[in-house]
Amino acid sequence: MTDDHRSGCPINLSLEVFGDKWSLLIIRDMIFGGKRHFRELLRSQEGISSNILADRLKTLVEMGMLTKSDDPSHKQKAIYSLTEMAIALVPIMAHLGAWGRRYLPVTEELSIRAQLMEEGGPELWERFMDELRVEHLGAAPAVPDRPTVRQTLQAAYEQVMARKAKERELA
Amino acid sequence: MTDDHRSGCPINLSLEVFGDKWSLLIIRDMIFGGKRHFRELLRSQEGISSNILADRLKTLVEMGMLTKSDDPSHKQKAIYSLTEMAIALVPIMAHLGAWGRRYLPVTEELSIRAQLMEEGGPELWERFMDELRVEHLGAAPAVPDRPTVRQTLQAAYEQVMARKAKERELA
DNA sequence: GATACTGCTCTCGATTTAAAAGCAGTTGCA
DNA sequence: TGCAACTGCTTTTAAATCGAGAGCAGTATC
Repeated sequence: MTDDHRSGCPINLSLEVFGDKWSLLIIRDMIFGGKRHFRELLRSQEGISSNILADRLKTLVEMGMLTKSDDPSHKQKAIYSLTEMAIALVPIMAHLGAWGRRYLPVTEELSIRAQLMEEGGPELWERFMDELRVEHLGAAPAVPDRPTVRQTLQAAYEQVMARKAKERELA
Repeated sequence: MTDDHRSGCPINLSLEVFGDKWSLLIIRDMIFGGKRHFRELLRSQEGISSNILADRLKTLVEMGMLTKSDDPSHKQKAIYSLTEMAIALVPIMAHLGAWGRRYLPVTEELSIRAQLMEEGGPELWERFMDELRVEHLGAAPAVPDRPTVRQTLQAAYEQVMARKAKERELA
């Protein structure tokens, strides 16, 4: 853990934490994909390689973005959890997704989640963050009488995929 | 300009544009520091080296984040301008600053701007973006009867610096 | 006892980073 | 009319980092 930073500017320091091509994608997969294990994270859309994943997980733990613990069901399994610091990135993820959707060549199926996050606004983000606190920090669940935000996003994704498969079939 | 992306996910595509340690800092200096010229941008807090700056500027222009034009006052000067795509990052900058301020070892003088942006909220961000559109895109100025957002932020920064200098003097 | 799965680590070539010096002009001032 | 300072870079060289692929010791499953 080095303490020499390039500057004390908050944007610079943020970039020193996740200013690379992979760290935020790992966080993304944990938040939106519910992934907790090394082998799960290895199967990312973008094909991260194992040494890079191992290195980033180690760094993210050192930075306080993740914690690592043993899986009681399997002596060799490690479980990675988001800290509050990482959960607090949800609004930034939402903004980033909205920005990317507007200016970059996104695909429909991979941006439907971003669209729903954008439409849901800060209220939805807060609900999502609360669910993540339950899942990763052991917080007490609030009102469990409706599908979780992640389930809703995932269902929308699958719906787009199903529709696209059907369209391909008809063509 | 390559068209092969790792995936069509909006967050991934965003990272492909500014997922490195320097690009966002250049945008930051243009937005908050009002810098437009190569030599100005070279004098960043973090000490970017000239070859990296040249490379990033080139890439950012290719990506559509910046435009480059001649300075009529000096045949060798180039002026870099933000596009709407880059101006749209202002809310993300504000969130990033707020997040960094909360979780990372920022210095007071370099985070006062982030604090004011956070306190000002979306309304202030919009005003700032409008000012940037006037400055960089030649939009028509709106109501010019008060100091600009950048001036306000800069004044706050200088006030902190002055106070700190005085404290050092007394110590 | 065979098979698959666990979180990694190792090796090695390719790419990226960075500091420093240099460069062909342009401009302002004496 | 000279000269110093300034312009946006480029070049060079060494070091650090990245990344694909293979491999590994220890589970768990059947």
